This record gives sequence, C-alpha cells and structure tokens, in this order.
Amino acid sequence: MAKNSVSIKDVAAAAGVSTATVSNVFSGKKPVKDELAAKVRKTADQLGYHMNRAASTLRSGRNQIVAVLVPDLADPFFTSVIREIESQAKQDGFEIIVANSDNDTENERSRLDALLSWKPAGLVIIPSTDELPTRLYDAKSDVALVLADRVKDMSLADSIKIDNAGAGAIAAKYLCELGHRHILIVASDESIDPIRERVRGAIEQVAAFGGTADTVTVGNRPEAGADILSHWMDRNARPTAMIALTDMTTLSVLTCLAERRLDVGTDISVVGFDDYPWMVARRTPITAIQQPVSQIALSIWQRLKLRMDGDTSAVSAIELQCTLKIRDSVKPLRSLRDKSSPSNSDTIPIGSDTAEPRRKPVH
Amino acid sequence: MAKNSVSIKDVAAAAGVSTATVSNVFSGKKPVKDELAAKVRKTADQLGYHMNRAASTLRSGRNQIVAVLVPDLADPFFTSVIREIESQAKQDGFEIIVANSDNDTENERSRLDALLSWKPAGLVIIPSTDELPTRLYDAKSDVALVLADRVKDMSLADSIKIDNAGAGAIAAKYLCELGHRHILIVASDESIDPIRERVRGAIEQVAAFGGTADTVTVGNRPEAGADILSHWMDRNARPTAMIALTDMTTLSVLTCLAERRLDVGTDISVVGFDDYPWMVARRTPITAIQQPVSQIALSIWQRLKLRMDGDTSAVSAIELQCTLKIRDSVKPLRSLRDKSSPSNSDTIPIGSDTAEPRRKPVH
DNA sequence: GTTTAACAGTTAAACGTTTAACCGCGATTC
DNA sequence: GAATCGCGGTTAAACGTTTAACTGTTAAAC
Repeated sequence: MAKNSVSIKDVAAAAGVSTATVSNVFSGKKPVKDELAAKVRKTADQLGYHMNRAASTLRSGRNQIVAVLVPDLADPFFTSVIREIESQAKQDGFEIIVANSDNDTENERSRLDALLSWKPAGLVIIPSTDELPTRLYDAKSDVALVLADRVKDMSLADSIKIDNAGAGAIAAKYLCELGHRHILIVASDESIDPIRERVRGAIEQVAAFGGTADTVTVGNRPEAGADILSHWMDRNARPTAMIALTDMTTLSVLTCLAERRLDVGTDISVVGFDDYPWMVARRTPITAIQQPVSQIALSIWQRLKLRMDGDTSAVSAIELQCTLKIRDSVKPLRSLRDKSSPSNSDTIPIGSDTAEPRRKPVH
Repeated sequence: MAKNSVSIKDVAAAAGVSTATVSNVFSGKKPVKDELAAKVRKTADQLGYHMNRAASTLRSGRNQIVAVLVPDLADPFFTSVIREIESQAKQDGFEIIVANSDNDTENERSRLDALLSWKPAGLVIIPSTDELPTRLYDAKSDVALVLADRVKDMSLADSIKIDNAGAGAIAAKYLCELGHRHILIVASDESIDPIRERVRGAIEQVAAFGGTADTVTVGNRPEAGADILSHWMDRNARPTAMIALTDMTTLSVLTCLAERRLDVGTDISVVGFDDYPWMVARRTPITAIQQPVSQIALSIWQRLKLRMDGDTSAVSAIELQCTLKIRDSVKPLRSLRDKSSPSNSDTIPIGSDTAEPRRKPVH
C-alpha cells in the first residue's frame, strides 16, 4: 500500500554502489570487501531496508519457506512436532507455513494445492490417511518432501516414523509381565496403517503371553471416544488393563474411566500414549508409551534440509523407537520374579494362566 | 529447480488469448466471457498450471498470507487460537505462517522482522510482554495488524482480549459464595498486564467478601511451576482454594497437589483456566474459567479482514467475557442460601467470617 | 615483462504476475 | 446519424530481486 517501501535500489544509490553489490552483501553469494559491506549495511539500516521476499523468490526460484501439513491442529502431538520444526527452521532462516487437513482426504488435497502454490522449498506432510494425494506425485520433483508419522508407502519420499508395532508391543509386554492377561486395546482409527501396526504389535505380544486382547476403535475426539468406549464396557467383561494407542485415545480412556468411577491404577491399569504435562498433574500419574517427539522433528528437518540442499540419494525410511515411561497407572497383578514383596494383588485369579501358558490365537 | 513450471504465458499461448485475460480469469478482477473463461481454465488444467504466488505478490504488492506470532507454540491456548484462525483464513483464501517468540522480547523482534519480510497482508500478534517491538510502529502502515490476548497499549492497533479482571473476579466470587475465605491465586507471570489484571480482579473480589488472598507467581512451565508452588506451600498455611490464572498454571497447581497427595475437591478446591479434554479426563473434573477461544479467533479474523479490505476507521478494542464452567473441583464450605441441603462442610470454621464481614485490604 | 588468475565490482536481463492505458465494436442516447 | 458509452479484450510496463556476463585492477606465475 504505502510507497514507503525502500528497495535494494535505494540502498544502492545511497551507498554509491550497484544493486548487485547490495544483494551480495545480504546474500553472501559473492564476497564483498568488509569496509564496503559495512557501509552498505549501515545505509540499509538507516533507510530501514528490508528485503522483499517475493522478489527474491521470484527471481531465484527458491523460497525460504517450508510448508507443513498436519491432520489436526487440535492434536497436541502434531502441534508439538510443529513447534520443534519451527524452532529448527528458524535457525536455518526458514519460515514455516502450516495447514490443517482436518483428517480429511479431500481437504488434504485442496490444502496441499494451496500450499504448493507458494512454491515452498520444502514440504513436510503428516498424511491423514494411507493414500496420498496424486498431486504429490507431480510436485515431487519440485519440492523437497518428507513424510512423517502416518506413513504407509515409504517408497515415494523420505519418511520418518516410529516403530509402531514395537510401540504397541512394549506396552503389552510390560502389562503381561506384570500378570495382566485380559487387555483392551483402544485404537483411534484402524483405517490408518500405523495404528493397525500398533494394534498388531500389542496383540501379538499379548498372544505370546497367552492372554486375550480385544480392540475397540474410538476415533480422535476424546468425548465421543469416551462414549464409544463406555458403550463397549457396558457389554463386555472388564479387562484388567487398557492400552491407549494415541494421545487422544488416552484421553478417551481416562474420561470413560472417570465417568464410570473406576480408579486408574487400582480398579484398572492404564498405559497411555505420548507425554504431556497433564499426565503427571493427577493423583495417579499415567504410565505411557512415549514417542521421541523432538527427535522425530529433528530427523524430519535434517532430512528435509538435505533434500533442499540438493541431495538426490535414494529415499530413506527412518524408524524411531518409543520408550515406556513407567509411572503409577499400572498395577502389578502378581509379583515379578525379581521382586520379593508379594505386592498388592487383587481379585483377579493368579497362577492359572502362568501354570499352563496357552498360546491360543487372540481377537 | 525443474523447468517444468508452466506460466501464465504458456496458458495464454495455448488458449490463444493474452496473459491479461488469463490473469483476469483467475483473479476475477475484470469480467471475462464465460465461454472464454472456461476454455482458459481447461487449458490451464491440461497444462497443470498453478500460479506463482511470488510473482503475484511482487507485482500486486499484496500477499494472500497472514503471519501469526505467538509467545509459545507449546501452550495449547495459543495453538487452539492458531487452529481457529487457520480455519477462518482458509475460507478466505489466505494461508497462515506461524512463528514462536518463546516468551522473549529479543526473539519476538527478530521473528517479527522475518515475518514482515514476507509482506503479509495481515499480522496477528499475541505479544510476549507489555512492550511491543518498535519495528511494529514502522510497519503499521503497511500491514493490517491485530493484537490479541496480551494487550496493554490498546491505541496502536485493533485488539481482542478478554475481560481479565472479570475473569479473575468470576472465579473468586464463585469461591467466596461457597464460603471460601482463604484463597491462593496462582499466576504465571505478573510482568504481563493481563495477568496482573486477573490477579487484581480476583483479589478485589475476595476482599469484598472479607477474605484473604495470596498470590504466587510460578511461570509458564508446569513442572517448574509445581516446584515453586510446593515451596510456597511448605511455608504457608494451606488455603481452602486455589485459582489458577492460565492453562499452564492450572497444570502446575494440579501437579503440585498430586505430589503432595492432596485430593482436589475434598482436601482443597481448585478453579482452573481454559478448557481442555484432560480437565474432564479425571476423577474430579476441573471447574474452570473458560475463555471463548473460537470467538476470540473469530473476532481476530473479522477485524483483520476488515483492515485488509482497507477499512481505516479508528482502532477498536474488543473485550470478551469469560464464563465459569462449574464441574467438581470446588467444594462448598457452607451451604448456599438457595440450597437446602447442608452439604458436606468440613474442618474449616463457618459463620465467623459471615457474621462480621471485614473489609480489610488484602495482600 | 608478459601472461594468467583471482578478485571486486558493475550492468542489464530475466523471473511470472498484475494493471494502467488502449482499442474495436456494438448498443444507446439525443 | 453522430456522439457517447460499456464491454471484452490486448499491450506493455512495471514490481524488487538475483545472476550470468562483463570490466578493471592487482597479484602470482613463468
């Protein structure tokens, strides 16, 4: 609007040099004598010069911007990843633009189009489903692309994900070792491959211990999920433990249990997902499967940066391991071998399932 | 990188029209005959044309982008605002770029510079302190600006904030009416004006009831805040109720109480801040002061849009009211007038402070 | 002492849009 | 029937950078 914008020309004129020199001073593409550079910088400061990114982008064909597309900006997992990426990006002089696909493929497609029109140097996508928009395949050549978290097809681009089956397994194993044999697995959306993997990892582990595992799918909205879960519990025998496979489902589980006045850690054991302050802001802090969030973000950025710098090696698929943060929401149903105290075991019959470890298939 | 980018020229040539016509078809600035427009659109589709935002921005001087600068991307309040803004922006064809000032003035300044170099059409800032970067005053003429949440000086630009004193008061009043007279106010950072206002609102209300209110400042990090609070409680008489004045301090309060094995709702009453799923995912759901988040975001966007559309009327300052969402974390210390049941009152002496309502100044 | 090479700086041509200024032409107005 | 207007389109000049190609000048190499 205002014509007050001072351009590289004004600076050049005021400093008595050419525009190319001013450009070089700021971009560092070509060396400029210190003395002169200082002078340019000084006059630029005096005039209040700020470079016009649009012009720079137009001419150079590259944009110091990376676009981030996530399925849900209300989900703290995604925002925590965004936060870390933003922090990395800042350090390398990039800005990030974010968009929300709202867990919807159609939306994802249109948001992607919008994002792509900015010709970002990089693109990180946390897909909302197993299928990626076809537009991505066209754009692939133009833009550095990294897929994260919800990745099924790992051949298209670099991908960063966690060992989903392992994440499910680690929780199930922990529970089984503490004597749990009747476990409910609470998934968000089984149409998403990583979730299916988590479920599979957990189920296989429970099966190996001869236990039984049920699965219930509750979606991504905590309140709605709590209702679905409650409905399930109305018509099924109460498991001794539950594993929530996402941050949102953890909330569903906890809400449902609270509504039913079931005490976490005594009436029923719970393993949650991810790591948030509210998990310890309660009488019984939640034992949870923790994703290495900052490492995920860091890996994303490093890969992206490599690609933006022109690396053309074969696509890589990084798989990160989760860890189990043990707190108090899981009760041992029998004492562990290496524990001497009998521990506070409960109404649940012990021994029968350890005496004769059956390997019957589960689900 | 790849030269495959098809420009408006290619489309114009293929469709047998001028570039201006193609531009008009897409921008709608000037009318184009339906028939011709359809043809242009079709060839554009066939060629896979996508407009180059940089060129468009450079020429027109305006950018379909709005920048959002918040103090902390880890704070769910800010991300929830961002989420709503993104959703609004999308509808109007804008993209948003986000940056994090990390609650630091210096950072805020540099992030602002970076953001401004994109020449965004709009800028929404949630300041990290009472002082705004001077650069903002220069830029003001160029860009539509809306300040939100943490706003002290309301003369610079349109601002959207909540009635902070009112927010503090509503909680204090509720507590006092239920018989609480010894209340601890847990603030995040008293160097921020809105927080001071919330404290003031609460204190004045407690004073009006003749109670005593203490204030403790715990910062924005839940774990650290819990320690500070715990330290305070080590050397002070236990209040009957606490009011947390931000989402993060709510977490601090709850964490501290959990560590001290104090039961929320029975041992001590708590009024939290904001509204998140985890607040109900617990045995005793948290009574909380709720900000009208989507209305805040909506107001921000409406104001911003107005300004982006060239409105030059005097700056406005919108103040939104909070409401108290009553759940179970507050215990009545004596029965209310309109309540017949005596309710489960406790060790705290009742009557004395109602018999002789003292108005001594607090803190 | 001439040839090369390296350095520091300049010139001017892009980059892909938007838009002010034009242009023809048929319809309206008087 | 001449003057005017509106419509639908074109032309070409910007917008503020980057960068390839060029020009001097100085130092190194033989």
